[in-house]
Amino acid sequence: MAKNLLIVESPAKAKTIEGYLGKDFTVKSSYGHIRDLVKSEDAIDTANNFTQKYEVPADKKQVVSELKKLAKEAEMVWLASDEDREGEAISWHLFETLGLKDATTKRIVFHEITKPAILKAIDTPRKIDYNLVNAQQARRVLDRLVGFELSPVLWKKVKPSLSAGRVQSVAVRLIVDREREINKFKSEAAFKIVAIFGKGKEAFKAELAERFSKQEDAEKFLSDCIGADFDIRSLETKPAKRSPAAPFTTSTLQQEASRKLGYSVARTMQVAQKLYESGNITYMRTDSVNLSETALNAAQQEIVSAYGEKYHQHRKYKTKNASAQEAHEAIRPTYFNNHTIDGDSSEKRLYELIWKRAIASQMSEAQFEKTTAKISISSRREELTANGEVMKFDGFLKVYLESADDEEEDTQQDGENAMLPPLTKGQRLALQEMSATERFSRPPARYTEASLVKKLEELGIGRPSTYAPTISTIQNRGYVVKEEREGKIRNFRVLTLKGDAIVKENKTENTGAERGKLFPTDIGAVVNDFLVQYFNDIVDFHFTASVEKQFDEIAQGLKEWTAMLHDFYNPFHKEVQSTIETADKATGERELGAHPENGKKISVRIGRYGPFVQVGDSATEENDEKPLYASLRNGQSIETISLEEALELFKLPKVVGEYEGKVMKVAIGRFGPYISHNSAFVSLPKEIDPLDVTEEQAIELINAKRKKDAEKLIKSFDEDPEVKVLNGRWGPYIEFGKLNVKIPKDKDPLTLTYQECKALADAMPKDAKKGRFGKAASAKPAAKAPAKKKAAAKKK
DNA sequence: CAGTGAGCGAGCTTCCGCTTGACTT
Repeated sequence: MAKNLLIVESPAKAKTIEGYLGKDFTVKSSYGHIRDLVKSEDAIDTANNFTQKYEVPADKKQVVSELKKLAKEAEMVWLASDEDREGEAISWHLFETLGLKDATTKRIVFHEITKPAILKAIDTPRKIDYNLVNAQQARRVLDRLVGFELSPVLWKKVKPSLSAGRVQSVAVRLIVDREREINKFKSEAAFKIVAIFGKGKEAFKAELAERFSKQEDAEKFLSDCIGADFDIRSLETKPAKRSPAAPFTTSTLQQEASRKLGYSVARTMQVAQKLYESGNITYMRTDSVNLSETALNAAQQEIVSAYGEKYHQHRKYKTKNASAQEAHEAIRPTYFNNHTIDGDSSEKRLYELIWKRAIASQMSEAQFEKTTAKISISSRREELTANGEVMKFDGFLKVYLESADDEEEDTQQDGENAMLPPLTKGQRLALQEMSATERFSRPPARYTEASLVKKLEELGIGRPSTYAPTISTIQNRGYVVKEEREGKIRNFRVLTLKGDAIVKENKTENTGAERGKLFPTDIGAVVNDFLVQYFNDIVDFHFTASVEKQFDEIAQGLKEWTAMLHDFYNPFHKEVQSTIETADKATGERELGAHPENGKKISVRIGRYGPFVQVGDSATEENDEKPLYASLRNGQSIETISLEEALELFKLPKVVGEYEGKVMKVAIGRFGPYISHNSAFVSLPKEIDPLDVTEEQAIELINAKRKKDAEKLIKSFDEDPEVKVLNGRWGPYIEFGKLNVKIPKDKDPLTLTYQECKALADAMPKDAKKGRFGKAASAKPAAKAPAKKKAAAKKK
């Protein structure tokens, strides 16, 4: 029996540490927090100094009972959770829940998982820091109060099941605000002048700093340049250097993996978790850019042996982030001499990124020589500028170049870093070609998942462990969608001077196309506006920073945590109550104008089933004429839809003809345009406009769909036509009414009987919840089903 | 999933931060 029990948060960490400590120590993991506030309303007694009710959640019961048993047998228990607010609270919860004794409990901390760091920690134990614990309790209680008082206000005033919180509501606000900036943005056009001098390999580009907003000015400039002399007026060469970026934190890893590998933040974290569990990288949820001494030495050794002494440069990075808690190291390879690892291709690629970034962070800077040539024009006062760059020493660029968000692509294109041929002052240049191209100013960029994380981190909102889940939450609630949207064709003008002639051309480009960007939905915008109107303090971008400051004061023992909560809660709770009493229901209603034919009012708002258009006033006692309704399509929004677009929606659904004695209708559903016929549905291909579908086309599509379905069919049954055995993308499955049932490997789909199918369908768990963080025992499954049946019965 | 847009009104939903497995139409 080991004399010592040491408890850390992560099982992978426990395994490593056990190896360092030998037989006297058993090292176990708590798997994060082991207790949480109870789910019910009475979790916090606000009238009684915010007394909390905690419970061990079902999925933690086993961990807790095992730890309890081991703690009882051990002579000394070492609480080694992370050294930050949450970690201190975990230690305290362990102390309370496991029934530990002061005399036989020690609290230790370390920032890196290396043998010397652990041994040093064991030599310098301390007690649980209750100030830090109180700061965590204040954080936990505040988040619960905000979330569980604000969300019900939304259920009453907007729609059931919505949510609000200190972190998610600000994330949504950022996206809503950005979308409105983009909608408001007025693009300005101006002509940009680019000249090409010299021939072949000696050719280079020069630009005019000024731009012309009028075409005639640009044209005048070009015509002035006909036959003009171009001389190098000045030539300046300056050394320049570039330094490597710090090694990865969670947020920078998410950003680079998104830009360079195209991973979503959730994917990045899944892959990183695997790399961590296989022992290839250090912990992946961190806000620290710090590397341990051991790591610095290992990196040095690797750089020197692979690239030479010249490439190594010892560097210490400091976090710029005030909210960072730095309980861990930066994300780095565990062994720098492993340039690649075993694993699937996504693991290999992410590992390579991490390895390069960490290695580069300890390498010397890259050195350049930047040349700027100013070129005079004999017929004009302006001058052209040519920039060239020559790399003198590659330094860290040998392994890694950080990428940038593509916000200002206009300024960095056109050979900004190209090489210049050898030039001398006073040299006369031969103009090859000069062009004036119409360019447009660009609206601010929409957020990607990763750039939203970056922004949240800058604002100090959220933590490394919550960035990915927060992004999922705001999408799951329907506040935000990640989408691809088509751009618009835009015309632009190009004037080209070649020889003595100016050629004018009209060209087109596609602009505004987006891939994988975050768009607010109407419900997201309405919820946001409601919160901004009634709870501006909470969704203020600085709210978290201001409460964090107070948590810090609590942690330093300068402030009493319940006093802080009183100061926050009393006014907040009053706001909640008065909002419930006085606020109107929020629907985002907007009047678009009058119907051009009958003058009826046309308005848009969100309803139970999403955004829709209404023509005519709602029915009242005097007015019994019913209004007409139509749902908005994907990508349309009540904020931006025009009167014309709204009227278009009433052209569908439309009867396009008859087939086999039943009508065929074209309509638009959640997944796009479709034809319905005899309770069967066929999606319309993209290239067919739903308004122009002919009877013949519709019949053709229906028959094509039937043929395809027949090919998928393996067998059907006389007992019940609703039950079929089909061939799907992932192999054969049974379609049992609306339920899809996977066929076990030991059964042959060809010989399945109806009874076997029924048995398989019955064996499916009805309450199976999807999702990574789904809780199994969250609701009584029986409660939901009858409620839905009732609603359905109601309709008839 | 699929054209609706009232309301008899039960009982439900919801936060942020720590951690992993089991699961995938």
